[in-house]
Amino acid sequence: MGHSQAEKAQSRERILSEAATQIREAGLESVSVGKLMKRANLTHGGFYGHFESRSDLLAKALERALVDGEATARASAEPGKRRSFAALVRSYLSRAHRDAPESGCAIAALVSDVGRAEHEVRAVMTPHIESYIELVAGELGERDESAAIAAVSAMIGALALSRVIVDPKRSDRILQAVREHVLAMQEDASAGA
Amino acid sequence: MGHSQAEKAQSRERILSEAATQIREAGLESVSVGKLMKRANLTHGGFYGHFESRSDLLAKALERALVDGEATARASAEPGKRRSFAALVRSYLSRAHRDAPESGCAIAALVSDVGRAEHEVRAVMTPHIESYIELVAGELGERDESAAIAAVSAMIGALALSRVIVDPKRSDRILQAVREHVLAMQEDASAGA
DNA sequence: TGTACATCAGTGAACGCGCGTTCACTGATGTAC
DNA sequence: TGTACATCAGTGAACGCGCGTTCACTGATGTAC
Repeated sequence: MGHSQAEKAQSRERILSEAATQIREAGLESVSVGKLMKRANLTHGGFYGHFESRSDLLAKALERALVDGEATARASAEPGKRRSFAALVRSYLSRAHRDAPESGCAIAALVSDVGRAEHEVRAVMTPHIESYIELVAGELGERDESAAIAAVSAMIGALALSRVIVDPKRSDRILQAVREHVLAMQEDASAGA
Repeated sequence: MGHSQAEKAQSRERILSEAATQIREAGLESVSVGKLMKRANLTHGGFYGHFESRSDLLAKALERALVDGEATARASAEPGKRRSFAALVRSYLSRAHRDAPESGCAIAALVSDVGRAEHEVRAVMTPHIESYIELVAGELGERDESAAIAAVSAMIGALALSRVIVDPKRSDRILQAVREHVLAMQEDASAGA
């Protein structure tokens, strides 16, 4: 067993990224210190050398999940390319994204959970919602923040709802309908106003 | 201590409605058999005379919360009156609703939780989402189900997001923006197509 | 209507279990000389 | 470069606690006669 400083950083990294995956897959409450450490190939006692407490870890894992989800989204939007907004919308509202919450958007995966969490946890997610709105506002015409807020609400709402609906066809339908709606909003924005 | 059959029905009712409130306030996982029974003025042992297991109760409490949330929504929409759709949207996307999840829409309160729950639990919520879409489709023009889906996604998404955002002004802004957006969709529907 | 008894709603002790956290320990790392 | 030692990452036993569930029991209810 190596115990170098570099290895400690790697351990922390493994714990954090395991937790970021886990909370998107099964919720904040699903994380137990023991199981998490096992998944990171460590024993539970070592946990407190990396984090103050379980709830400290949870806040940090949420931040990580949010950043990670954004990175995934931006990657599939093929940045730099034109039509990148359409690509982002299509990938956000895709079956692939719906079926892989553990690597996807942490906002959609955890909105209701975080909505009833303490202030500190909500404060972690808040700026990520705002920057999502800003990103979309940039595409829809910056003067109309309302439209961007509506588009972001619909996208996040649709993805979350599509994970509840049991009939796969109807679940697909939710994604498709909101895809169309949001892409039409962009066309409206480039055409009119 | 009375133990009549009528009182048993009342006990069950108290347990169920306490649980329905509790899950909207603090999530499905927050319900513990002991605390719940205490809140219903009973002791924990009696629980299994009413429900098969904690997870049986959870499914039934979710159904109750969904029905209860719909009743609250319909009540504030002043049914029968004209402009009732506008009233429903305004009350759904109000600060009062945002600040009282325990008596409000169970879909918004629990989407992400239910989205990762087992099939049985998702099957409880699914028809309530569908009937919400139908209700809105009726108002927006029945031929355009896509618009209804987009409106419902945006409303649920906005309410859930507004509970995360820490700055009250920005949280209000989310509600207001989507209120405007959805009401404009209705105007479009009555005017064109 | 009055008595005897079966039913059964609710009680509370007890169970085994997994949890978050603490802590004395081990042994590799990395520094001082 | 080589040795001696302090540091500290990670281990695993132990803690107290709350959990879901079971069960023998109690006593009011409600039925049979």
